[in-house]
Amino acid sequence: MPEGPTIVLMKEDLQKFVGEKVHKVSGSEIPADSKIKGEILSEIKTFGKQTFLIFDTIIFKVHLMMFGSYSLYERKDIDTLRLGLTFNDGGMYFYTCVVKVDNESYLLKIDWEADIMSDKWNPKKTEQTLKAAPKMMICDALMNQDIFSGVGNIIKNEALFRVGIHPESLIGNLTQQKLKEIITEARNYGFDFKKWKKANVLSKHFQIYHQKNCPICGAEVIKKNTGKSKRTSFFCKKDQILY
DNA sequence: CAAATTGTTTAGCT
DNA sequence: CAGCTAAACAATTT
Repeated sequence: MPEGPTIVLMKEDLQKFVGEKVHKVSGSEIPADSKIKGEILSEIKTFGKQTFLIFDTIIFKVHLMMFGSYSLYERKDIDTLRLGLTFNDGGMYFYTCVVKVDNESYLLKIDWEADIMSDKWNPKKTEQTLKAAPKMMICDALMNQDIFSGVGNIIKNEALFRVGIHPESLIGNLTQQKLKEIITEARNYGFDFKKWKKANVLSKHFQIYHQKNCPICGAEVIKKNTGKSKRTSFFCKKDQILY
């Protein structure tokens, strides 16, 4: 059940199998003609909410969507195993997710600078991208995986609360300063999310997402479907300004 | 326990 | 063709 930071944590978990040889494959998404057995997992990459498991002859792209999960070492008792890779000392198992086979050229097309969790994250470029879409609502921009790859509904809501901006604000109405703040806070919150998720205290730190009252003024938090994607936004009418 | 949901793609309309 | 909406998928939590 992931946003970008959860995927980064998952990658850190899976990392211990990099360099190891696959002994057994299972799951519904293994191509019949795959020669993956005996190959070495050479690298794991993530982009936003996607994870790439890179082998010599095949690259798996895993997306957990809303309800996907994974386990290490042991196969869980879930009947929607999509991909299971067993190594010498345990394995990795992905359930209820979307698994696709991709080739190298797909990886080459990815704009890694759009990933909020990546070292390659490019805030300057993101600012330019936003400025080019003045009629877009900021809530839609944040949920756009080509612009803020890895941001999900929690990060969107919490980051907007931190900068005091109403989710339905139009990008064209925001000052450059405000745009910069949003871009900075999307990544900042991503790393806080990761830290809190790892410590299992994420929901304790929600300030606005699924909250009843605004932590600043105490007013009732508004819950509304916003933007083209109609995803739920939580916000305070008083402390988040509509630009 | 019904309802909501940390996500995305696609079919099908206007 | 552009742009939008509804549907589809699925599992766990509130």
